[in-house]
Amino acid sequence: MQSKPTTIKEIARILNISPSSVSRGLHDHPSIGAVTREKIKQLAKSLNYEPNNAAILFQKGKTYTIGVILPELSEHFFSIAISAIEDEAIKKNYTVIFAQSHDNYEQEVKLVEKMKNQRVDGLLVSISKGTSKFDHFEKLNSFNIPVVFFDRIPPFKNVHYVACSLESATIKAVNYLLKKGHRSIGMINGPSTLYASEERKDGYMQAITFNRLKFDPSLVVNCDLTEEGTIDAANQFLNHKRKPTAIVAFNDYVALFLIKYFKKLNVINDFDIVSYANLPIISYLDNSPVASVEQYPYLQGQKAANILLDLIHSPNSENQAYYNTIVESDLIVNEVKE
Amino acid sequence: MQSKPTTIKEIARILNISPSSVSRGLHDHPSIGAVTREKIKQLAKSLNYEPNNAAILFQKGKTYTIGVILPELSEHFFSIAISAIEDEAIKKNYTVIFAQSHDNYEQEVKLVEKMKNQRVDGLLVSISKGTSKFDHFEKLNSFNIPVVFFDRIPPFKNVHYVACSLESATIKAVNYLLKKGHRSIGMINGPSTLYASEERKDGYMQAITFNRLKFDPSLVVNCDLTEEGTIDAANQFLNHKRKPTAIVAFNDYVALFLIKYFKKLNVINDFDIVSYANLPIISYLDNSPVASVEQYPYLQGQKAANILLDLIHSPNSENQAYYNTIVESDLIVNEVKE
DNA sequence: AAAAACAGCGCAAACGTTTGATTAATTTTG
DNA sequence: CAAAATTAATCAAACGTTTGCGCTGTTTTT
Repeated sequence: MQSKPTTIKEIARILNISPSSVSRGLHDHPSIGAVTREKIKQLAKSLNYEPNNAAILFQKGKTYTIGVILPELSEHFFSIAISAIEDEAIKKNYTVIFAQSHDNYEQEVKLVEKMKNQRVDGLLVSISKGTSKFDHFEKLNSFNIPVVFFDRIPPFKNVHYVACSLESATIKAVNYLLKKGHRSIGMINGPSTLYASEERKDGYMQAITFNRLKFDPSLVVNCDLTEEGTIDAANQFLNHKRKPTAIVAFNDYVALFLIKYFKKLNVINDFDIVSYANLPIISYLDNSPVASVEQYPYLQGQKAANILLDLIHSPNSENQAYYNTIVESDLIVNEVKE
Repeated sequence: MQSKPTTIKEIARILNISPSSVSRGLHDHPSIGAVTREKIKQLAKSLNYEPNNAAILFQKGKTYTIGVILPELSEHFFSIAISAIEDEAIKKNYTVIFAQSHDNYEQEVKLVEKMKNQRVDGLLVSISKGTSKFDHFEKLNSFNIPVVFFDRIPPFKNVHYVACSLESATIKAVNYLLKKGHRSIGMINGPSTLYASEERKDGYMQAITFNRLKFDPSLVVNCDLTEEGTIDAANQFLNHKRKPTAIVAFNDYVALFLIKYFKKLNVINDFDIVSYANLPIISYLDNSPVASVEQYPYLQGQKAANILLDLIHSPNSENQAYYNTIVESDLIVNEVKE
């Protein structure tokens, strides 16, 4: 049933003209007369001609495709971000291909390789937790494939990136708690290897010292972000000599474990919790965090995509400055608990 | 800085052999001698040769790419499903490109067209809410691009699909409630135009009649799935002459609205709620549904992807049977509420 | 010693499209 | 009316890779 798809060549053969004329006719090139042009278009339509993208891409050396590499698509943050990326890409007639590193460095390296072989026109990357070397991205330069990092970015400035300032967000969060009267504030931070942990800690310290309070390092505990780890951290706070009355949780998952544990111990009302937004419905919880740091995944994805498309379209000047875009994150205060 | 990428031709030129030999050498073709082969491979490595995928794809007429069209990537169900799809695809060395229809029929038509022009090797589709015509998929036949529908499938059998049996799931759900002693069970169903609504209703009716109870149509109300719609539906139940003691909610979002409303009215404890799983953390709610219909998005994605890859690899026999795969959904009973 | 087999490689076409250069025919210009 | 300009189309190369076939020279078989 399915015969070979119609090609330009075939149209040319039937019309007894050259393939180049057909191509030009279909593209409204001025050097093709109106009558021929119409004949071409009509026949193309009636033969159900569809341009062979593979051929065009090959010919042009452009794929009109951007690659996205991220850790886990099933994480809400990333699913929103990539949703935004696709929305932007399609506006400019680009296609999105993606792959998940599953927070595995080796996999990430492979995927970068694969994306390069696919000759994507550009790459968006949110790096995996395990990534501390970045030379796998350097090859892309020689292939002239621009890279924009988003959210999970490398710890240096000479790359393009879009990210949230977790530091300033954390300052806002801690300030909010201080303003509410809390004087001992705990923080459940992530693994110390994570840049995001550093930012949170820095923000915490800044807010504390700015308010002329003394920074107590024992109130910032690292955590592996599992439920057990969270419980460990919680216990440290419960047994702390200056038991905190508020806790900044690394993210909503941690907050969730924390709330669950505190409810079990029936001490949930002794704490105000602030978290970083990952889960859309956490505010529906009965004892939801009093405030949440919104990281605007859609906006981040959008900006990253647009920067990448810019880079793709701009003639690659070597002396190009790097886009270092910070999306201000906001502290969203939940309605007063009844 | 970035020179043109190395090509086979160049390697051939440098080594003073033909491009075909280089190609064969790189592919370990037996007709190339060991010494030449090694020379080729060494030079290729030292010149950082990377095969130009665009050229290969074009040459082979295969893209090793599968397309995914779905309504909303930001919906948890779909993000899990596509995550599974990517996991399966990459195992077989396929790449995934995707696009969102945003539940818009026209957009879906465009995307199918685009995917076809991209010459994807196969297509996975979860149709948009607004889709009632399906001829936009027929063109794909003539391009020999197999399609597998998943989750949101067309209402006929002569296509490949993977879906959950919402009907049997609903039977399980209602049976569970009946077993718990409920005798008046309400159902907040979706718009009557949705196939999914039909299935739920059918399941409801079957369970009721199988248990020799009388089916009361007024206990199944249609709803536009918004918060207002949910409240309207809830009110109908609250004012019902046989006020239900349990409610089957169309999905977790509806359940969420319902719980919120019932809590506000302080009648939450008068109801057992059962829902269909969309939101991963709904079980963390204080008054979470007593049970949830799990639709296994990962499994669905996985199966759909594998079927598609099968179809891609199988020589397309015209008389091929259609894959109509049903993923049994299970009723997940939450732990007893404290 | 002639015939057959084989190893190792090159030739050239092919995939479908685009595009700069060229040609031929027509029209405009001085 | 010859020269210049315009119009409409063609030619051919190019993009990078793969692959069937053919060629040469060596080795094995009869």
